[in-house]
Amino acid sequence: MHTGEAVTIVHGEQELLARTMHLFATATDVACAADDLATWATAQSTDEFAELVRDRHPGDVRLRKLYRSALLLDPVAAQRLARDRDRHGAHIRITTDEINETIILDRRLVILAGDLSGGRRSYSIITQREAVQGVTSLFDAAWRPATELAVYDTQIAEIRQLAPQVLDLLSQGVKDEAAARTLRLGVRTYRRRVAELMDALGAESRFQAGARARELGLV
Amino acid sequence: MHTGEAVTIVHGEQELLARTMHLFATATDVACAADDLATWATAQSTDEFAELVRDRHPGDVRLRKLYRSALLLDPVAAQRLARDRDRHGAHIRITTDEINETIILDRRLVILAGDLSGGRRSYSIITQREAVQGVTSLFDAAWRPATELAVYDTQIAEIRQLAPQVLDLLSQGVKDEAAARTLRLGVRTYRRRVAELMDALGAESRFQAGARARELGLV
DNA sequence: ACGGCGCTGGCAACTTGTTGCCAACCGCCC
DNA sequence: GGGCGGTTGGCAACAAGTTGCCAGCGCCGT
Repeated sequence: MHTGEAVTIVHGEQELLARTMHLFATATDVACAADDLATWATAQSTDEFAELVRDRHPGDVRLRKLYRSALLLDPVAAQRLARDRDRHGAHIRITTDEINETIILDRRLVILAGDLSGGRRSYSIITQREAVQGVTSLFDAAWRPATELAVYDTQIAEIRQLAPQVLDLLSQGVKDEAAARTLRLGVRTYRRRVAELMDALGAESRFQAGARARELGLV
Repeated sequence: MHTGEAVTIVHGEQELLARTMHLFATATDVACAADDLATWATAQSTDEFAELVRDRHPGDVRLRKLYRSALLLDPVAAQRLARDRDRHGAHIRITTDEINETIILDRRLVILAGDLSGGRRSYSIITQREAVQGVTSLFDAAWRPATELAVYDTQIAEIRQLAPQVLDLLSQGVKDEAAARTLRLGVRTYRRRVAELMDALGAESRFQAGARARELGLV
């Protein structure tokens, strides 16, 4: 057994960025997870940082970003992700679970977001090998079953506004007749909606549609 | 910014147990996650440990255990979980995702399983506040959407052996006619299976059944 | 106003799914 | 063998879902 100086705490994105920017500059394997774009990802657009990233060719670095599906409901955020993917060749996946903000560099260093204190979020920087491994394993477990952004995007964007309530009614097991009445639609039109929904989900039966919808976190 | 001696590594369950047993004895909030019962949970049945746990009254301690659904497919393991729940008043939930072996004590100390080296698994013990917080947040995120064992159990146990292939066929969007042929069943019988399945899932429509099945990780 | 375009919803024909009924069948125990 | 409980699967009646067709309506732009 041994003990090492392995965890460093920084407060606020500014400090985090200042301390780790040089690491991002050389890292060849970056993995990160977040519920939203509110924090370090925003700071990422700092001029210096942007410059730094711009200098790197896609292919130099393996970028994996894992976001929560709810994020996609915001068109601006969604566009931002797509841009990230196109400009930096980032692999972006979407999960339906909540996830703590996490960054892993080259499987050798972990940054975990802590809580807010005095308006600034604290971050733990971990370099201890076994701990990094543990966190990496947690990340991989979340990454593997997550859906590719491109897939998720095309499937969802249309659907969510196409059939917001239809999904609810279906998942409540309401019969078409009653569902149509609820939505003040003709049965024909309601069923048209269901058909469009199934089409968008690539489902051939309602059972399949249900499974897919749940899979995508729509219900 | 400050740096602390925050991570301790131990090798093998024996050492882990020796080092942390006293902590389990006094902890009032224990959270753990695992894919299987193969490791520390087995060691848990050590005589000393059993003795130690037996002395504590349920209610003294909040025990949360998160396991992977695949575990339930093994009847022995399933029974073990149920016993754990009944004897120690543990809250047990099931998730469909893989999850790294993790133990959190009183939200103040984290044990993360590392990899195997020389036949012994290594464990990182973390006490650093922010890091523990980060891991706790990850755990909570996994815990929240997970299903209560009791619920999961009654729903699943029967189903899995009731309708293993039926689920597959349904989720492939195969029509009853074809599905029945595939299983060399009469259409009537196949539909009987589907009905039983839906009943077990508490679903009133196939859409609902699909969503539930996906929710429970059955498809 | 007029025509085009898109969405709506009634109708109808058809498919698929849901259920009760019952005869046939199988394994088992007496 | 004969009775018994459980499963099977054909039949049928009915409910639910799927689709094409088409008339009606509102919203443009000309």
